[in-house]
Amino acid sequence: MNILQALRGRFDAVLSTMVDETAPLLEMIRPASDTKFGDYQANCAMPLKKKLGRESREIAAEIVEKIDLSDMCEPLEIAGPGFINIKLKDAWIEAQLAAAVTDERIGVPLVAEPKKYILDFSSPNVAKPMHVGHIRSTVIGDSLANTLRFLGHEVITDNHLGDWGTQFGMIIYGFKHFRDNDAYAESPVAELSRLYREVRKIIDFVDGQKALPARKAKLSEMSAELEERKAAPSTGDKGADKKAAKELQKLERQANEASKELTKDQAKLAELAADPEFAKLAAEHADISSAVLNETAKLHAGDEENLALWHEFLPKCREDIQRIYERLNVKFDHELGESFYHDQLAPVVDSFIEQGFAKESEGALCVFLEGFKAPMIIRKKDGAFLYATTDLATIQYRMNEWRPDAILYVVDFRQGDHFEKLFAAAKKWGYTDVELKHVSFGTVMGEDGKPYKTRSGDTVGLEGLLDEAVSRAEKIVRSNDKDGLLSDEQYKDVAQDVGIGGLKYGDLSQNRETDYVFSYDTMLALRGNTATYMQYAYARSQSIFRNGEIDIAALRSSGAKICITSPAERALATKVLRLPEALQEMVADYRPNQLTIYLFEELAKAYSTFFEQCPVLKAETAEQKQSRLLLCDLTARVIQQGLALLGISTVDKM
RNA sequence: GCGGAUGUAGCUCAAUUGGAUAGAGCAUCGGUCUUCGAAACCGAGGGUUGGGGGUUCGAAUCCCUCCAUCCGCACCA
Repeated sequence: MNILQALRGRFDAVLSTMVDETAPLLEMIRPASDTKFGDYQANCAMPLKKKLGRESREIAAEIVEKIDLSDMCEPLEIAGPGFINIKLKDAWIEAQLAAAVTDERIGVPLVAEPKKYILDFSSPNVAKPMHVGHIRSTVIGDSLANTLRFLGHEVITDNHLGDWGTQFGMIIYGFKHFRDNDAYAESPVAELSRLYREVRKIIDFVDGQKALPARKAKLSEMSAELEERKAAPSTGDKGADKKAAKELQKLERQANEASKELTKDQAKLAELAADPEFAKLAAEHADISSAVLNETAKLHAGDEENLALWHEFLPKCREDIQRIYERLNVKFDHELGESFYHDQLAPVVDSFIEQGFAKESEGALCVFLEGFKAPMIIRKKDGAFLYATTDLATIQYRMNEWRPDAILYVVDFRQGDHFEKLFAAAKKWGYTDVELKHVSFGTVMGEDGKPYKTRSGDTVGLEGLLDEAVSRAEKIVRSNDKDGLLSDEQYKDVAQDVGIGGLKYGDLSQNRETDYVFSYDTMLALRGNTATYMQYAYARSQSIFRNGEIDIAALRSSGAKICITSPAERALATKVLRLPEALQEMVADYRPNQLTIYLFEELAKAYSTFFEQCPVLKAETAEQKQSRLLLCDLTARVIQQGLALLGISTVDKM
């Protein structure tokens, strides 16, 4: 049972006799901010003061007078300006616990009105190796899918793979010019990946060199302006002078930075140029950028050779990505990539033209949207389509095929503008009765506060990240096992769960909207809000059952009851029963960290206290022992279920 | 320049979306192992929630204004 929902229902019955709109007031019933106020609190009397023109304490008294909660709660108390404090009856809590013990869903009800969700997440480019930037989308999307499903919604997950873009033009170009046949036969994906990097390297070099003169000119322009400003006489106005000085400082900083960047890039280019082999290669492929675009265009136009290569490469690339998903234990219902929508793009554009939503501007076909300065371009002047076009086609397909109530896009916050336009365009196009939501997230930063990169400045590969997390986890697990609990092989398995779990939890416990600093040490820490800590709490419970030789499944069905005999037990019991609320909170704004907050801050903390204060196997009576065993079991099950929804496994020993 | 975000303890982050005394972890200091896993627990110090003004019973949260940082801004995704 969702206790908060139940309480709100009772309050609704009373409040609806006093005001018309009760929903916002019911929102103000929540878990108590401090246990000394009870278990829950209702803050709805204060805002009614103006509306009803009476003192808020008096209003609170009226609510308390009229409400019927005698079965669930102790008599309500009014505090301060009109807070209504709610304390559950121990007997009622015990009845809820008894129900949860024998319930597979540990008391989490299914939603009354299931909705159909499409979840669009992960969406890597299949032609390049997955990198650190894909963690968040993948992990957040997966946890939301799990949770929505568990609550009873219908969820369709769709990995919108980038399998049709310029990256394939690059691979095709590389394959045609630089391939090593033996290496390709040996390990095709590794060779394709090498080709991608090789082409990328040449493009960066060629483009970088081309851009140098302009950058130098810009820099000297900046220096000139700097000199000019420095020489500028005082205006006599103190405020204006101060402002000028500040602008000068800013300009100076910018110039310094630009100069530093330029020197750095120049050094890099010089280093490459110094390699005679590479220099020769670069000279031979001086027009590589346009050549790559040309290969891409040919692919899109149905060129036989390129299409054949694409068909050859694609399954191999997908297999490679699949390996990572297997390690992460993430599955998709569909993986309809960009290529899937290829032949739907022209009709989409035609539809926009026909309905008068799109018009040409500077050669490009644009959708002008109210409230946006720049239009959304759906066809380039060279006739090619863009990702905006694909995204529109995707919405159309999903609506026709699945008729969802909502489509969630778990994508980087930097694409916020794009999605706002996309959603506005979709609405204009007629898709008004679907919730389109950009579930955005911040950047993964390095310890230097800049986007996470390797020392040499490359993006960090996801696979290496997983390896590192697992190997560190193994070290930690080994060094902490003084009693030799585990065999060598078991260490390896546990390290997988702890390492991958730590990585996922580290991400999910962060508020998704802000950037966060990536640190192995923090996410694999034994203390604090980490997967390791939660997994440990679970393992500890299993250890008790082992030591006491308890058949916990039998005990669950034996009819034994949980009895509250101490404050620590009561505190833990009320937290255990809050799982449905925590899931509700998580899903309300698609924030997995709401669940981690509950698991750690509330449940695990209460469990620790209980563990310290209440002997289980050495309890005073047989009844108490059974009761506490069941409470441990219930807590462990909530932890296990909560972690499972986050995509994290538990282990019996660690 | 325009638009969007962010700014909370020394550090990394929370804060149930306007609620009671702003919380955790790390770090620092002090206490707890012959007793179910000390990988743990208990306690202490540490804050003008970037500055200033406003809205109200009540503000980290909403409004205004400065300051700082980050991101996006017409044919990449």
